[in-house]
Amino acid sequence: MADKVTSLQVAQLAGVSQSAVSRVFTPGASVSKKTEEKVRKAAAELGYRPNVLARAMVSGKSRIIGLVVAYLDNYFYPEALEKLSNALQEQGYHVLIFMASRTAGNIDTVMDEILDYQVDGVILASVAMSSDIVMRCQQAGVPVVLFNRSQDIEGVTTVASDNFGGGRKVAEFLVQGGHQRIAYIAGWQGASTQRDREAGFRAALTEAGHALFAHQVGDFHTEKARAAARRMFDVAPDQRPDAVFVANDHMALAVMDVIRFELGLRVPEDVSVVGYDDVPPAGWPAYNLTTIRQRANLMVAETVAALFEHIGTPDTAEPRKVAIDGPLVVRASARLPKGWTPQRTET
Amino acid sequence: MADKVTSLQVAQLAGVSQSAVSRVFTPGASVSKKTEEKVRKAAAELGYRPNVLARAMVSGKSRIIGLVVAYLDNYFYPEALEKLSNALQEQGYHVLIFMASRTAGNIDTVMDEILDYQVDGVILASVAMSSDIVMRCQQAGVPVVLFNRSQDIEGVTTVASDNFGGGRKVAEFLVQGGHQRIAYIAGWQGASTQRDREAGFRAALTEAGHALFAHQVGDFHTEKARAAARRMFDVAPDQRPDAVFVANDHMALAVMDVIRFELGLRVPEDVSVVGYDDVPPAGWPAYNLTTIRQRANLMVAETVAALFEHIGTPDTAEPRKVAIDGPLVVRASARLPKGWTPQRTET
DNA sequence: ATGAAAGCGCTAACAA
DNA sequence: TTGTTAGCGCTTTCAT
Repeated sequence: MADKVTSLQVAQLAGVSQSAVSRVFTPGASVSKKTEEKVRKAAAELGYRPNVLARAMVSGKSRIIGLVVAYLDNYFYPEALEKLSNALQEQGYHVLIFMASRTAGNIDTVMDEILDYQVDGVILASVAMSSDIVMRCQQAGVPVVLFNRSQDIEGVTTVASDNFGGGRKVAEFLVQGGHQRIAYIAGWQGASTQRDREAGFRAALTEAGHALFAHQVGDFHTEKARAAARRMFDVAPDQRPDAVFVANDHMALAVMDVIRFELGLRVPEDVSVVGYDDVPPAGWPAYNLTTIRQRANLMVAETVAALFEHIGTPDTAEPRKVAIDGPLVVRASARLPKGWTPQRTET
Repeated sequence: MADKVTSLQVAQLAGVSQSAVSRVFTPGASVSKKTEEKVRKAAAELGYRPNVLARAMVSGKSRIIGLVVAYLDNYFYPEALEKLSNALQEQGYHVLIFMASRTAGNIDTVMDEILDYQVDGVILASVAMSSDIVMRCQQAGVPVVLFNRSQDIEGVTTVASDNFGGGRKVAEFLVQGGHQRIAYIAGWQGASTQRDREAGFRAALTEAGHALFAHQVGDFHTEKARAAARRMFDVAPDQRPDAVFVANDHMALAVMDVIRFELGLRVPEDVSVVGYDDVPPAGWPAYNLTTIRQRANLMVAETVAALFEHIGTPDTAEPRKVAIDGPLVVRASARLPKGWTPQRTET
């Protein structure tokens, strides 16, 4: 258990000043070839590595990004988390994780804890947040980006897929597919993703001269989605929708389970199901769920770019609202319009 | 954008010394009721919160735990991560995440980065690690616990399920179920989980007078598991196993897909499939996978307890090997022995 | 119980 | 290019 090696020890071994050591490990500093060599040699010998915390204290930059995430059982998030973390790591930043799930109400506590770590930025991934959480960051001077959430709040950068457009696409697809009784199972009403998806869906339905045949709320929650599906489909055949758009895949898979295994209906012969996200299980042959893909790679890239922009130029960087277009991935869970063919799943 | 509030500012407003402020925010310190009140009032007014980084510098305790994780597409890990993070948060610790996946070879780099943050402890979650990674931590004086990995290395605490016992259970269940041609699809050979599961499985098979009928390697990887399944099952009926134990659910689900949807065989009528982990999709009715449950809650609790033990008493705490027993969750993907009935999935 | 003072390990002026 | 110096915000003796 070797003790911590400090820059001073390296300096002494190398026969230079402590600041010389610091400079060697500071990217844009001026050191002579000779000094650098001596220092690196001594550092290697001692196994020295700069203390990030000490560096953070004096420089004011911790190179830590706080990531607040709520649900890891919606499989869109593990994927996003992995990509976010990787992208940040590549830039020399690291992710301090805060689970807001169990913490339930005290998301405020979580924010305090985040800020205590002097994080350089915060990513709020689909957390139910009152705008004051964002304000807390802002008045603490910490850049924030909302991931997979949009428009809730002014003056903050958000990155999401084009939920309104996605909703539209689903409606158009279902209408073209010849469905007559089109229904919707909603996510949690407080989520902008939910609201936008529903709004786009309804708008396109109306434009096509269709009314929404049925509507239930699943709150982005598996069990609630099951219950919603039962209320919607465990009815007389002529009251039953022939197509349903479910606000995300996490719920859509559960809805398919109820439709097929509890109620014994066929998908898509009796009812077409379309989801949103394109999580990995949606592509599994046991589901083959037609869905709107959220392009996680792009969303992550935009999020990281925006965050660094705000970190780099805290005052000039304008908040922006990024909406990334996502394709409809046509699989077998919904009846196809004439001339359409199901796609292969690529990444 | 309010500037950072320091303890000094609070002290001045409260009319006390800076150390007094520090004491108020230090759990076991001695402060008079009166002083505490004044300080808390001033702190609240200014919105003061102690700087965790500064505290870490002087105290030597960062209250950060480094968590190295490789795969988030094996859905056992998001669950574990969430629970780990929550358990740590409850103790006032936080998780700095390091994805070892993309980083491929340079897991060593990752370790350096972790240690740079002066983490109080490290949890290695199922990472392919040469023992020198553990040694790196140990010689840096940082406690380590291996999560979901066992026995690889001496002198380090590991927490895993009883993989050997789990493998046994599966073999016994399959034998009792009357299967005659029992096969195994292995995970990555470097993983102790894989080796133990296979060893237990083979041991019980041998004891029951059975030989392993077929063996393929899937490396814990979806695509490789698919290929393994094809090699194993796309053969003449009399060459085909009537049961297969797959080293984890992540692969088992893919194997079921191949068996049912590519090859058109029935599960369990033509072939029984058993997995390991009991990830959420294993319980979905589209799969109903019989599997060994890894008790994530217990594993997490043991991991956190062991870690804190090592953090608290770095020298006296003995490394231990924890193996947590996991039940066989009997669902419908494997033929039942006489008198057995499938279970409901509970958590 | 409280204040003064000494650092934790480092970066960033400032001289030289 | 280099060394000297002054902190970053805090905890922790040590007196009082």
